[in-house]
Order: sequence, then C-alpha cells, then structure tokens
Amino acid sequence: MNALDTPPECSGRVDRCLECPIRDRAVCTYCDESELSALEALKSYRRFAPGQEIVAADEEMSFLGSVVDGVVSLSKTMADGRRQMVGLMFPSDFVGRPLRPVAPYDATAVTGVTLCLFTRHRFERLLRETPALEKRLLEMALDELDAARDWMLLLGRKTAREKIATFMVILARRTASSRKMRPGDGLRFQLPLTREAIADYLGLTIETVSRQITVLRKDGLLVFEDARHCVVPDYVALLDAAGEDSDGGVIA
Amino acid sequence: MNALDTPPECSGRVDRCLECPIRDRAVCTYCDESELSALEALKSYRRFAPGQEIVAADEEMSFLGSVVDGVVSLSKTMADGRRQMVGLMFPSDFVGRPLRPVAPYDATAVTGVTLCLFTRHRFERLLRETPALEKRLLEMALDELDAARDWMLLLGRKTAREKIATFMVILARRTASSRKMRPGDGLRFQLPLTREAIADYLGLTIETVSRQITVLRKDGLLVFEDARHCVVPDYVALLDAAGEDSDGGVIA
DNA sequence: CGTTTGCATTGACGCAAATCAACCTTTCGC
DNA sequence: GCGAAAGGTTGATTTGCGTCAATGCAAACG
Repeated sequence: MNALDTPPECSGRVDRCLECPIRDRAVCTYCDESELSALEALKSYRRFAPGQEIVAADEEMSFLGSVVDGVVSLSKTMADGRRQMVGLMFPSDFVGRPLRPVAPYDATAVTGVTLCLFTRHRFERLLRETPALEKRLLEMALDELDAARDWMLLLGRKTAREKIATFMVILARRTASSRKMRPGDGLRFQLPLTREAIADYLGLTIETVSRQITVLRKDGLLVFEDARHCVVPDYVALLDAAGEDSDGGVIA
Repeated sequence: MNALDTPPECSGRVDRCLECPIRDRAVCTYCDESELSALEALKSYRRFAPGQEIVAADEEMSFLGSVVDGVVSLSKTMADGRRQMVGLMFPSDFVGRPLRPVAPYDATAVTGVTLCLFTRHRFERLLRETPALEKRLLEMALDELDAARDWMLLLGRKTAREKIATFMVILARRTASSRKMRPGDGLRFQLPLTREAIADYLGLTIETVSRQITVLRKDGLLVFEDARHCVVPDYVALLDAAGEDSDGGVIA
C-alpha cells in the first residue's frame, strides 16, 4: 500500500487542460482538443509534502502521471543502505513506469509536489487508443535516456569538483529553460535539494558535497546568497569546471 | 563522414524477415507480414570489423537499425580523453537515436557486427506509418532506461569488486536469456570485451579490472578457462558479491 | 527561554582505487 | 622465426574521497 493507492485529493487542480502550465511540454503535448477532453475526464490531482514517498521500489503502482509542480526524485537503494538517485523529475516530466506494473525505484517528493494522475489501467488504454500520447511518451523516454547517459559519464569518470559544477550547470539550464531563455552570466537559481539529496544524485557523500561547493565558491565560480540560492557569475567558466566541451545551447 | 554513410554491403544478409534470428525481439517484433515486407524492401545489411567505428559522437547519422549479430558499445569521451561506456548493445538491440539527427555518443563494434539498417529518413517515415514499430520502440526505450538506472547505481555506489561481479552477472544473464534459459550454477559464457572496454563500462581502470577479476577468481566465484571464457560455479554467491538483493528471474 | 532537531561545514585520518612502472603472453606481420 | 604490437597481470606508490568526529546555525518546540 503506497501513497498513490489512497484516493486522490483535489488541490492544485487545473480543470481545463488547455490552461495547464505544462500543456506545451508534458505527455499530452500533441493531443488535440478531443483527446484532451478524454484526459480531462480521467485525470485527478494529488499533492505531496516535501520528503513524502510517492511510490516504493517494487511495489505495484496503481497510478502514474505528470509532475505539474515541484521536484520528484527517483532513487535506488542497496540492501546495506547505499543509495543512488537515478532520476530527477521537474514539472512536465512523467513519473511512473508505463507498460510495467511496478517501478524499479523509489519516487519521493523533494519539494512540495503536485501530480496530474491517471490510473495505470486507464492510462495504458489511453496509450493504445491515442498515438499522440504514445509518440510524445517515446520522445520523452528517448530524452531521458540521453540524460541518463550524460549522468553515467558523470558518475563513472568525473571528479567530485566536476560533479558539483555539472550539477550546478544542470540546475542553471533547467532554471533558464523554464523561463524560456538561455543560461548566461549572472543567472540566479534555487537549489531544491538538500546536501544529502545532492550527494545521492552525484554518487558522493554530504561532506564531499559541502567541501567541493566551498571550493567552487572560493574559486569564484559560484556565489551564494544563502545555502539554497546561488548565482553563476561566469557561465562559461562553470561549464569548463564541469568538464563539458561547450554548451550546445539546448533549450530543452 | 562516418562508416554508415558509405554504401551498405551485403554480407550476413537475411532476405526474408520471417527467418531473421532476431525476429522475435527486435524493433520489428509486432509487425505483421505486410509491414514486414515494407521493411524488407527498405532494409540493408552492413558488416563491421572488431574495433571499427560505427558512428562518431555529434556526427549526423544517416542510418540506424538493429544489431543482428555481435556486440556494439556506445561511449562518451571527455575533452581530456576520459571515456565512459553508456550502452552495450547485443543482437536485437536498436542502434541509433530515432527522432534526432545526431547521436550523442560514439558507437563502436566490439566484436564483428552485422547491422540491419534503414536510412534515418525512411525509418522515421515508417515509424509514423507503423504503430507496431512505434510501440515496440517505446518498450525498448523504457527497458534501456531501466538498465541505464541499474548501471547508474553501479557507477555511483558499488565497489570495484561489486562492479566486476555485477558485470559478470549481466553477461551470464545475457548468455542464458539468448539460449532462453535461466542463469544458474555452472553456466559458461564468453567475455566479448577487452579489459579496457570492461574498464570503460564500469568506470574503472584496466589495472583495477584485472586485479578484481583475480580476486573473484581466488575467492572461487569465477573459474576461467582462458582470459575470455568464464564459468560461474555458484550463481547465487556471485549475485551476492554483486550486491544484488536476489535475481527477479527476468528473462528479458 | 533554553533545548532539541535537522542541515551544513570543517578537520583529521584511513583506505580503495588511480597512477606509474615493470614484465609477461599471445598474436601478427614480415 | 623474429620483432613489434596489443592485451593482460602484478607490484609499489600516491591521492581523492570516504569515514569518523566535532562544531555551527537556524528553525521548531515545549
């Protein structure tokens, strides 16, 4: 029995999909108005508090859907407690494993989170009947796969300093793209994750995260207003510290 | 200009898709006979020698298709030469990035490889017209994503010994499943990769790979007939050394 | 108001894996 | 059959990051 098996609540609700803030990027992007009204009839909203578990690994998942608001982490835990984050989902990302009854990872609300949900059963039927949905889901899965592969390079080969710099670049890019702009000098963004979550993301310990953030701060690559708000004075220098060739300029 | 831009050769050719060895698992699995004959009209075969580059990162890819025979690695390289493998493709796996003109990684033939290819242009049109193809591609992308996430746990949190043990488990599983059986005690398999490739796969150096293989051998978890052929005397013990809870018994 | 609790920082120390280096074995071209 | 090259093993040494431990700091609480 997980949180998603309890009846959905109705907070953060957007009745009309056309007015939905993630309409242009979520799984429903390619749906026309009639398809959208089919979705409207079946969707429900659910709100999660920071730290709340959304689903546990290997548990049957009865709901899946889109992140409307907030940040969700996907993570795997070994028998002895070692943990690795394997996904970080922002608004418009799709949470849940379509076509399989169980998700092979824990999903946890990092911040307060609103999800737009469908029962797995209904969603899979919609998927069969709605090519627009399937096409978008394929696109999203392939994009996630690309991101996972960048992440593998980070985990396998980057130094702690490069890992932190890369993480900051990712947040900067995310923040910029959600404002439909390019990342650049002076960009200010929030760190939605605790040091522990950052460590789980990067395959480090909290102590190393803390130390390397200090290093980047002392090197002038990051300026902190407080522990959770950060400014990038020189974006290209940060990219360089991240070990990236250059920014392809993806607004994705 | 990459290898795939040269005209395809005709070796390893299987004229009739119905007789294809990967028919039951490849991207064309759900296609009916008429769809299959559309594929037959457009496909071509190409053979690659061990070590040969198939495509280079960020190059325009004019072909994509299925691995019919052999093993293909996908890898990313940093500016200073550090390299991380991000995918390892066996027969029936699909090589290439659908819906994007460039692949963000190098693809290299590890062993001798036969690919069943389509021009990207034609394949993307087929994809639009053939829901059976799209459905299977989505399934395969989601499965790859699951595999990538297991791999992230390995790269971020496992020790060198656990990494080697996990790698051997993966090969054992692959070998067993290609023979449509469960992995078990006494299973014998080949290592298709050099120590260097294994190191790139696991985020280690060749020396550490060599040492840890020796450790597992001395611990009795692996028995080597020669450097490239290995027997697993006790499968559960190997799983345990890999830090896996237990084997779900997936024949996928 | 002081205490607790959660989160973050900093320091000292140890260890696992990288690095540097030598050497062995097999394969391959000539 | 010889020399070179590629792949693999083993040893000595270094080092980056983890571990253990102490301290700071702010919000939450009785």
